Formats: sequence, structure tokens, C-alpha cells
Amino acid sequence: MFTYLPTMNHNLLLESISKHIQLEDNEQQHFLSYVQVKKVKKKEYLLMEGEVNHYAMFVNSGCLRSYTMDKNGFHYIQQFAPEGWWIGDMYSLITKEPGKLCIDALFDSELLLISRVNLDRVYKEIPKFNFYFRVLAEKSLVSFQTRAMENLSLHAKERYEKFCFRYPTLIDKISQKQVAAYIGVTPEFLSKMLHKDPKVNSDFFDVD
Amino acid sequence: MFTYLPTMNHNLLLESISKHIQLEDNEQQHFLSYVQVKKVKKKEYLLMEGEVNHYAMFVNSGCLRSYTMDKNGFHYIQQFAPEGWWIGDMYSLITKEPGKLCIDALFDSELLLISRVNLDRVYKEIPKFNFYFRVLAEKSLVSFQTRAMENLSLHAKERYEKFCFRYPTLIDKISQKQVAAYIGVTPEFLSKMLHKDPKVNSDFFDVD
DNA sequence: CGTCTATTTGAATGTACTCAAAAGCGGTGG
DNA sequence: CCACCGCTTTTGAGTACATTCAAATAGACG
Repeated sequence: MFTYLPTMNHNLLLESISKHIQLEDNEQQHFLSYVQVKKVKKKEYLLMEGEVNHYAMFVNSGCLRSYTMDKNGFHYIQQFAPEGWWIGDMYSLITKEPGKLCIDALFDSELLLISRVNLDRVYKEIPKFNFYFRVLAEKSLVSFQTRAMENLSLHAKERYEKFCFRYPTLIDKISQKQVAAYIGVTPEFLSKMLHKDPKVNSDFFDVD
Repeated sequence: MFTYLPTMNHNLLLESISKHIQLEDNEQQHFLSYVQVKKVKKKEYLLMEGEVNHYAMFVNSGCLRSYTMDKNGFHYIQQFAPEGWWIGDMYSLITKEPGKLCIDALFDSELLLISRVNLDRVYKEIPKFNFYFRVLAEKSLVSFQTRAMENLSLHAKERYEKFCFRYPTLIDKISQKQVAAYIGVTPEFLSKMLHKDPKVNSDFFDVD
């Protein structure tokens, strides 16, 4: 038998889990036996439109993104997943049917994968993971409820500010094109928006 | 001691639960002891902006809505909750902090309420409810992920069609104003949209 | 019946898109 | 190390979708 001792690769994930539930040593090892490490290069696909998503993915380093495409080839980014985030096509994971999301890597990344099949085993064998993933799903739900409303009610500039607030570590790492696809405008418009009216606080220049 | 026999009021809820988990008779009674019935009149508030949401609400009959307001007094409807739906301010329920949602009744309605405190007891005393509410949260998550993307990528007309698809029972019951607040347009624009270009399929009228 | 709210309609306006073309930037190969 | 290629960013002119404001009409409810 293998023993599944936690390695450096698992630190971030175990830390996330320990914030919500307490695992016995054997439970931890049992859980980690269901987890595999995967390294991907920038631009590598983890899921393509129309595929069934077999894995929930936890990002150890790097950054993934999930997005949909419309008939005109426009991208709409559903989520970025920097270090410490989970990502996947929840629809496909739940229903086991082909989904509409693409997932790929914005940078070289290291991931932890847990297959849907193993996830079901985890729920059955270590029921407290129902609690962990319930809490995660609820938090994610709040985040998407908020974004759904923001996408209706806010102008592009305000959506840009929300983006900056939500992903402060990404602003200076990803291209404007990615940001545009997240806030739902064309790259051309985002460029114009960021140039005109450069948010100069005129108070700084007030001279008598 | 009271006994908490299921009444007609609980049928819909028990049905929903039984689709996901199986309860022993004593578990069912235990659960129902945490649930209270509430009747509300049309336009009655269940939660106002800035309040802490103490109850998860299940709609037995009638219909609730949750919405936010912007500085101009515009309404943006996050969700309708017709018969058989859960509703609440998930942010406030999770964090125990004041939320930004308002919840009120579109029609006279009958609700089942379970307080956050009792919900925590349920999770502790009948852990399989973690499974039930995890599955619900995941489904709701998918729905809001989808809507967040739709609100970025679709035109008003397409968002209207999605609304019709999502709430087929509501189309002929609620006012255009409510629909406008859900799809994120002004009532004036929705009115124009529904009048011009009345979706006549010209094939039907093709004469040689 | 009267009042209040929802709906309709029109004209002027604004936010964001489309299309086009030029300039900038990064990586790769010779 | 430079030249080239592909992709991103910038900029402009014209357009489209949706809003604002205003006013008239229709509907709902006590």
C-alpha cells in the first residue's frame, strides 16, 4: 500500500480545508489519496467547450480562467482562479453532461485535481466534506449573485473597479484583453476608458 | 412535549428534501420542529436593506422577490421565488452581517421559515442536511453563474427570453415593471421592445 | 368614482460597439 | 542581436442599443 503523506504541494489546500473542518490524520491521508498533482503550461486547456468536466481543480500556483464564447467568437470570462482558488465547470460536474465552459491556463500553473468520482467517494467516506464544500458553494454563490447584479446595474468603469477589488493581484499581471472579457466590454472600449478621464484627483493640484 | 407531525403546510418542503436525502421519521419530526409557518400579504416586507437576515425562507404558495436598489432608486431583482423555491439573503445568512437585499411578497404568500440558529442546529444534529443544502447551493450557484454571464453577453431581448424560460409560470402573473427590473432595463424600454417587431413569423404569411 | 401606479409613445441623449487602420510589444528564429 | 511575425493596444468615425425626460393613456384598487 502507498501512504499518502502530505507534501508541499498540498499545503495550500490543507490550509483551506482546515479553515472550515478538522481532519484526523487518517482522514487527511485518505482524502489526499484521491488528489493528483498536475502541472500545465501557459495557454494549455484543461477543459474545452462541449466536454464533460471530470475534475474539480485547485490552483496551487499560476492562474486559470473559465470562460464562455458566443457565436461571434467573443469571450466572456466567468472566473479567474489564482493561487488558492477552486475552479471547474460546476454545471458539468453536477449533471455529468457536457458543459459550455472552457478552462485554460493564463500562466504556467500547478494544480491539484480531484475527480468527480473520487469527490463522491469523499462525500460518502468523510461526510464532513459536505460541510466544507457546502460552505465553499455558498460563498461562491454570494459572489456570483453579486456579480450578476453588478453586471446589470453598473457601468463599465464601475465594473472595472469591482474587478480590481476582487482580483488585486491580477491587475498588473494579465492583459487588458482579459480584463475586458471579464467586465464584458470590447478591448477597444476598455482602452479608451482607461485613457480618457485618467481619474486624476484634482485636489492634489489645487493651487490658490 | 409537542409532537411535530407533518401537516399539509410541509408537503412541498418534505417533497423537495426527499428528492435529495432520506429522513427517518424522527429526523423529519426533529427538522420540522425547527420550521415555522408564516403568512404574508402582498407587498409585505420580509427583509429590508441593511437588516440582518435571520431566516431562510421556503415558499409554499404565492411568490417573493429579492432585489437591490441603487442610489437612483432603481430596482434590480436578484431572484423571484415562486412556489417550492428557497429565498433569503445568502450573504447576510452566512456572515450574520447586515445585507443589501430587500425581500418582499409579490402576492399573498405562505412561507416556511427556518432561522439561521436552527439551521446551524440542523446541520449539527442531522448532518445529512449538509448534503441537501450543498446540492441546493451548487444548483443555485450554476444558475447565478449562468445569469452573470448572460447579463454581460446578451441583449435585452435575449435576456427577456431567458426570463420567460426560467420563470414560465410568472410571465402572465407579474407586471412588466417587475420583468424590466429582472432583466435590467427600464420599463419604458421593455414596453417598446415588446411592441415593435412583434416576433411575427413572416413564413406564415408568405403568399406567392 | 377618484387616485395611484403601470404602460405606452416620442424626441433627445449617452454608453458602448463595429470597423478600420496604425502603433506597440513580445517572443522566436536566423 | 536584430528582424520579423503575431497579437495587443491605441485612436477615430460612424452606428446601435438602451436611457432620460416628458406627457398621455390605460388599469387596478379601495
